[in-house]
Amino acid sequence: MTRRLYYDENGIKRGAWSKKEDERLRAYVERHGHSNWRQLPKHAGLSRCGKSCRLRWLNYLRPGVKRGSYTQEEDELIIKLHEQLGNKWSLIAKRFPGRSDNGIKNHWHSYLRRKVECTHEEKSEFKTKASGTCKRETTKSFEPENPLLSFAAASSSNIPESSPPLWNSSATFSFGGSSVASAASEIIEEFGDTWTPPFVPENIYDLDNYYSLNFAANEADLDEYYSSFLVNNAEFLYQVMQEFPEDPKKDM
DNA sequence: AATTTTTCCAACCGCGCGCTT
DNA sequence: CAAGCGCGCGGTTGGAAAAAT
Repeated sequence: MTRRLYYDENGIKRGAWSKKEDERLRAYVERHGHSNWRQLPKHAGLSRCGKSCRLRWLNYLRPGVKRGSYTQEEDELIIKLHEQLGNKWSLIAKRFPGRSDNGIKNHWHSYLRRKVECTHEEKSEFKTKASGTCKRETTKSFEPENPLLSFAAASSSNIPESSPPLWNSSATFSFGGSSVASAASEIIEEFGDTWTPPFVPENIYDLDNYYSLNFAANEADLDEYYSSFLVNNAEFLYQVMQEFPEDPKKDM
């Protein structure tokens, strides 16, 4: 699995590295270190650019570098760290001695990303939208027992166009100790106002329930999930909270 | 067995940051 | 302060190998 070898317009060698080049780079770095990547190829007698040498060293030649076959523990940790850090591959890689950021990034794009998407879909019994990436049943009937869910089912297809988006509304609701309107407007400002069909936890007043539905791994994840829930469901929440100003389970 | 499609990963590219001049 | 340089990072591509048809 290598790239075709060629020379660019400056006579710099591109493409797959030969064994001889590898040996030359390894010998030079082990002997002299790599304080200046730009000058290194010249001194090492390589027709490569510094960047290419650096990449080859970090991802392939560096002592102790691990490639291929990720364990399940590694997969799980990568997924968890990606949820917390996003695409900060260099930060994520720091938690895996021997793994390069490039390798982890590749593994994510080729395997883990889809795995995560499929897992979320499988576990979200309310999700009705089909995904092209998962070969599984994607449409499920949904018959809510909770009155809130009946409302959810009805309102998800019946939100009037004139209904003001929550983030434009002057109304505020206390929800989990914070103002939904202000939280939502902050979120919208950061992420945009893309409206997606409601994904409704069994009881919107019960964060623990929402938490478990979204498979948060630890307490630190809660805020992130809570925020994304608000983004995805802000308009729906606006209607629910008008209909049910108090938590219906409060006096139960 | 031949052909097509998918997977995987090495390598490239462009951008931004920090340091030096 | 601005310009230039070197490096690191994240996104993307190329193509061999493996799997599917």
